[in-house]
Amino acid sequence: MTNDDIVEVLELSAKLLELHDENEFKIKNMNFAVRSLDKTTTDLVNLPLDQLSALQGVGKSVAAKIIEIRTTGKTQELAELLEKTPEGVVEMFSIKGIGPKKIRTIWQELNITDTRELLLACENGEVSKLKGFGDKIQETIKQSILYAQSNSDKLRMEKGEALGQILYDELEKHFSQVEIVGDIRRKNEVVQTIQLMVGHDKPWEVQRTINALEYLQQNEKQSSPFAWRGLFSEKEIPVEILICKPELFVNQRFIYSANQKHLAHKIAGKSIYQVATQQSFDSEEAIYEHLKIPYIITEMREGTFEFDWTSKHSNDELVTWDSLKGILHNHSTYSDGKHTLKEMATYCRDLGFEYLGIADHSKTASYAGGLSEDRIFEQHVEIDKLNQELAPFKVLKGIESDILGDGSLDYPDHILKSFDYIVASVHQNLKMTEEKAMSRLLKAIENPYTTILGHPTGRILLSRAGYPIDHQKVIDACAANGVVIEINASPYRLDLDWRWIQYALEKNVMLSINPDAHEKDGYFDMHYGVAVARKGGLTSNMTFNTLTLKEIEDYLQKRR
DNA sequence: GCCGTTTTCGGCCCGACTGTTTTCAGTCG
Repeated sequence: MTNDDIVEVLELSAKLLELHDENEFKIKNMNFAVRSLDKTTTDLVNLPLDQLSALQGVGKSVAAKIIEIRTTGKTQELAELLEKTPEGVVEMFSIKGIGPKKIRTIWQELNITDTRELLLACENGEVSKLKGFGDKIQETIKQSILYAQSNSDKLRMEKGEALGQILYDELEKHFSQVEIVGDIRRKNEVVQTIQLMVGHDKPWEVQRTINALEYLQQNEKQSSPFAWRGLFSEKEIPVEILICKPELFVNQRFIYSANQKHLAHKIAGKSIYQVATQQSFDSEEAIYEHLKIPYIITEMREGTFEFDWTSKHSNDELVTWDSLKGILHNHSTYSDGKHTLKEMATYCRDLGFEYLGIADHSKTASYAGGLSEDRIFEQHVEIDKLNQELAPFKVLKGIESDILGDGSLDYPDHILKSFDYIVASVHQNLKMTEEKAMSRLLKAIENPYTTILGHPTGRILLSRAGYPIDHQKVIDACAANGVVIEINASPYRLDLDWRWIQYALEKNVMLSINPDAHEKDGYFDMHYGVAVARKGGLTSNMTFNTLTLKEIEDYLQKRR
């Protein structure tokens, strides 16, 4: 049980209360409590009742609910709410563009209780006739359901890795040759199928072991003696466990780790696949040696730019966690972060980095506690003090400035001037045509105060496609204006997409692997950023935050 | 339901935008 688990229960309760038209101030307060608890660093799991009710927005009732959640995992109230709400209606909370009130209307007026029926009603035009609805909302609902349907059996990489690891740990107890392969091993930002490879002489023994796992559900039709296929029961995520003879393990692991296009690539008239199936190898290195081409790291085996890349670069040039010298784009309690500036800074220093770039939200992002001009001044005073205390470690003064509707940044020039660096990001009005999005981005990129373009498309993997942009033109503009592009390392974003890294490098645009950390542990998201950066062939020398403190200060000084 | 008093009740509340209305409710980040 964690704080997040507790907050999740309360959040769902608040939504359901609103769906059932309970007292609006009770709901508002629940939501206020949820926001406040979501941000707190106090350990809710062990706090006694009296201290719980002293927390912001928490009184007797919410405190009692927290205790209830700690002991039973839920609350009586939530159980009752769920009892009187069809499962499919609860699912509708994940549809973008409608909230509890509109869901209530759909449920009560049209008697619709799941997203499948809702999609049909959109197609029949029934939804647009409801009061408060119209053609546009109907279309938004339809698109959101279709988007969710097309992604319902996929996982973001961090979830995929976690599930893959569960299976790996289990299989490893019984068999000596086990490896995660497929999307997960190639560090794809989205995992379609969780794939593992087991080398063993008796495939039926492997199958028996797998079938004993209660959280897996076999699809017998799709399975064969050498391939167990099925689902992770609860999430309906496809799982494939391949079984081969021990002597073929290296070859098979290689084949199932690479994209088909990589295997289809021909060298001296023979495809890589042909070579990998014709003779047995004792290592993946040996396969590439046999092909007489440089070794290609697993992540890159997509069949796109990797053959070209290895002819020009060596794998040691690729960015690694250890080559990173600082962490840019981070939030503190000044805006919506969980930890104080000092906590963020000392933790960054303790991890061995030379600098921390703080970049709290700007004033337009009021929902996230965006900084007024006075608060900026206060923060700068604190940073100056910290920098005396923590030297030679340094906190860089930054801001994540909203790119406003017209493409301008969120403060007047004399304020923008007071920062060491500026991350410019779009946060509101994400529904735009490509034309509108481009004019906003290009204007922000041309702003002389912009140092880094933050999460260029605003996508949230598997949940929101992001506004449409012309990547080439954005990268060209960054090249022309000396703007660095962020690879937002949050596994929810991974934006800039790794597929555009090579084009950025071609144009001499540096990329920054930024965690967008809202708490100390958020720094570790840079592992995901490094993974996709390597996949895209990003070299250390083109990674902005591999610059030493001295180098980055010189760079920022020159740009002023 | 919580808070904070002008202390046991009355007022809570981010602000922009969108799509619906024809002045504003609902949603979002």
